[in-house]
Amino acid sequence: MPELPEVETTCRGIAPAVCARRIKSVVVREHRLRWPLPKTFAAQLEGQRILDVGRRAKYLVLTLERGALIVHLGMSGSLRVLPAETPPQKHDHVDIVLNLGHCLRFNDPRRFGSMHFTADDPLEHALLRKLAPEPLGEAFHTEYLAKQTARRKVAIKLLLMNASLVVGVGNIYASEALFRAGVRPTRPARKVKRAELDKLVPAIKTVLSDAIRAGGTTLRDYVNADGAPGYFRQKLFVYERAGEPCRKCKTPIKQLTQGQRSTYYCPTCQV
DNA sequence: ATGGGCACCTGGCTGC
DNA sequence: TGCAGCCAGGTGCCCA
Repeated sequence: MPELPEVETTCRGIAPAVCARRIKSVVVREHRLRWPLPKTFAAQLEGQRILDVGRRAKYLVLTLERGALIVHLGMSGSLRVLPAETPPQKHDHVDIVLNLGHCLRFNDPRRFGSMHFTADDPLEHALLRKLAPEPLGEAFHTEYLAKQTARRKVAIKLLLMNASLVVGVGNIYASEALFRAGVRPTRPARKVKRAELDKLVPAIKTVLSDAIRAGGTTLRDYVNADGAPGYFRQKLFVYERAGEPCRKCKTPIKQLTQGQRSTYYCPTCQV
């Protein structure tokens, strides 16, 4: 999926077209998402005004007059703003039809994404309640990460991708942040020294911020609210660059598997 | 509590 | 041309 920068880009992209608009109707063409949409889904949204759009971790949260709509884009999902009469394409599973002729359309080939209506505070929803601090927030600092890594044997890359410790860092940006910090992804978390964590925390923050500025990373499916791809891919140092020369030292980038996911690193720059 | 592995899905690519 | 096998921005859940 979309990792944090792609979700943030989507959030900013849909906000102008969606905020203060009223939901005229909801069209569900495919209810079998990661969690099946209940029969009541459309009726719970219809007629409500959208007050605000925000992001928590990789979840988009649309605040409504009564309750909220929570959206996760999974691995291959996207949300686009389109003229309401645009004919649906393959995998266009849900339309949120708005007044003034716009439609917020959810497309997700792999259907790992999900949508949820909640009548209560969305941050208290079961999926959001236990999430760790935002990596771009003030609560994510060296002291915090040091506390989380202490006594943990898991590889540092897997720890960074654990949403109960820090949210929003997925497979691309975990590899990229570790490269920028000069830390091998396979190092047991507890062996990563304080001085290295001092580099890693800002590395995570800057790689995510830079990616947001570039509109995210498009590898395959991801498009923003206007249907355009993200341009951060050309700024990646290691991700999907196995065998290619390191952009700093020319050593061929290596690839390995951790937790059934591909990891990329430079064997010279990362110790 | 921690760690490891699987599951959910479709589509694109590779190699026989 | 066809088909099997493998891989892909995530993450909840089950088991040791």
